[in-house]
Amino acid sequence: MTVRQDVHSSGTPVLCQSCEARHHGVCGALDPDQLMGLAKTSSKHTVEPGAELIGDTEAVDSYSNVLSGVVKLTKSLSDGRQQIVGLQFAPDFLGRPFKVESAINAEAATAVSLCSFPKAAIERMMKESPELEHRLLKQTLNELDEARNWMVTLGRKSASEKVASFLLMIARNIDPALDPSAQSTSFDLPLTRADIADFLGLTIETVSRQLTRLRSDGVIRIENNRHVTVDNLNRLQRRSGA
Amino acid sequence: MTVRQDVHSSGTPVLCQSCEARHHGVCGALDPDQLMGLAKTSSKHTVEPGAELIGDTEAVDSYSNVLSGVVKLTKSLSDGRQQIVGLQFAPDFLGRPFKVESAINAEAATAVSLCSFPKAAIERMMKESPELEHRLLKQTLNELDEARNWMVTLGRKSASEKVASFLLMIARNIDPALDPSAQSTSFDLPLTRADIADFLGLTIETVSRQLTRLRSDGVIRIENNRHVTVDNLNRLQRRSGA
DNA sequence: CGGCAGCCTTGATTTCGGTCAAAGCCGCCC
DNA sequence: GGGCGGCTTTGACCGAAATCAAGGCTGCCG
Repeated sequence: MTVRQDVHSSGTPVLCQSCEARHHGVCGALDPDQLMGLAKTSSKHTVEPGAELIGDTEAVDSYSNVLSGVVKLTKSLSDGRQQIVGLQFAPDFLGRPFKVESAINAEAATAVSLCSFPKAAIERMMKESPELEHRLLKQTLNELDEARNWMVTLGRKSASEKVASFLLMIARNIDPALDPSAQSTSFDLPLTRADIADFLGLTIETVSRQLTRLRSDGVIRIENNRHVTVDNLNRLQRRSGA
Repeated sequence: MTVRQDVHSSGTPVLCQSCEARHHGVCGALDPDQLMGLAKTSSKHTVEPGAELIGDTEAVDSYSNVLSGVVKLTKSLSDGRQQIVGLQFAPDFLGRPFKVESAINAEAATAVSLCSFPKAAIERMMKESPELEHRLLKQTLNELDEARNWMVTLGRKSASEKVASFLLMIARNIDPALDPSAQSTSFDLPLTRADIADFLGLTIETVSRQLTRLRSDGVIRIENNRHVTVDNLNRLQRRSGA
C-alpha cells in the first residue's frame, strides 16, 4: 500500500540540532550551517491524544517532523460528516508548503512527539536548498500515492475488505521495520472505532461487527480493545481485496 | 474543490519550442537554452479516446503536458473492480518522477493532445533547475489536495451528492476560465456513464438514475447524453453536500 | 433501409451497511 | 465499593444502492 521506505531513503538519520534526537525528514536535507540557524527557533514537544495540530480556525505558522505517534488528517462536510484523509506516522513531515488552501485538520490520534520549525525559516531555506525541496517533493508524491490507493479502498471495497485493508496498513506503518515477508505481527491500534469508521467511510457499528467477525474467524485476536495480534498475515491479506 | 489557478500562476504561458504551442507546465520553468535542448527530443501528438498512456504493462519513458482533452488515472483490484483516482486536464503534467511504484494506469478519456518529453531529459534538467522541481512540487501538492477532497466524496457522500459534486468538478475544470461567481454554465461530459461510476464508486445504473433525477428536478439539462447545461449552479451546489 | 453494437435508461428485487436501541465493559473518581 | 461516562458490542429493522433483467436510442455499416 505504501512505499514509505523510499521517502527518506537518501541518507541516514541525522542528529537534529534542535530537538537533539536522531531523525529523518527536514533536518537530513540541511547542511550544518542551516541546521544551526534553524536550531535557534525550533523545538521538540509532545502533545496528548486529541490535540489539534492544524485547524481551519487558527493559522499555522510552523512545520513539524513527526517523531513518534500518529497524526490523523481530517476533512469535514458542513453538516458534520467527517472523513480521515490521511495518517502521518514518524518520520513524516507535517505542514502545508506554499499555503495550499485546503481546509484540512490535523489532530493527534495518539500521544505524539514533534520537532517543529517556524514556517518562515523553512521557507527561506527551501529557496536556498534544492535538496530540501526535493525531499518534500518525494514525500508529497508518496502521500499522493497513498491517497490514491486509499481512494480504491473507499470507492470499491466492501466493509470487510476495508477493515482488513486498514489493519494491514496499520501493521505496515506502526512498525516500519516490519519485514515485508513476516508471517505474523502484533500492534496497538492508534485509532478508536469511531476514527476507523471515519477513515473507512463506514459507521462505528459496521467496523465493530467486521472486527468481531475477523476475531471469530480466527484471523485476529484483540486484547483491551486496542492490542491486535495477527498470526497469519496472509489470511488477512486475502480478505483485503488485494 | 480545486485551486487549479494557483498551480501555474507563476509566469505566463510560454511558447514551447518543441510543440510550437503556447502552454504552461514544464516549459515555463526552463530557460531558453534548456528549451532548445529539449526541443530536439520532444514532440506534440494527439491520441484517440481509449488510448492507454501509462500502463503497468509497459514501462513509460516520457513525461507529458496535457494540452487539451481529459486523461483519466485509474487503479484496479485483481478481480477487475476499477476506481478512477484522478482526472488530468490541460495544462496538467503527466508522468511519475522518481519512479514512485504505484501501478497506476492513465488512459485518454477524450481525444487528447500532448506535448511529450523523454524521461531522461526531464530528469537531467530537474537536477539543474530548481524551478522545474518547484513547479512539480506545486502541481503534486495540488493533486494531493484534490485527491483528499475526493476521498471525502467517496467516503461520506450519498449517491446523489456524489453525482452533483462530479458535475460541479467537471464544470470548474473543463472551462478553466469559468468565473467562480458564474450562475450558469454548459459543457460536454468527458466521461461515459461507466467512467463516472468508476470515478464515484457507484454503478452505472445508479449514476444514470441520479442524472435522471437531476434532470426531472430541473437542475440540469442533457442533450445527446453528453452536453450538460446547468442554469443555476447554486442549486447544483446545494445538492453536492458542500 | 435494416440490423447490429454500444451506451444509456428503467423497472423489479435483493442485499449490504446504516440507523435505532439496548446493554456490556472498563477505568476512574468520589 | 459504587456509580458514572466513554467506548464498544450486539440485535432488530430499514433503506439506499447493487444486482438482475429488459428495453430504448443512436450511429454505423452493409
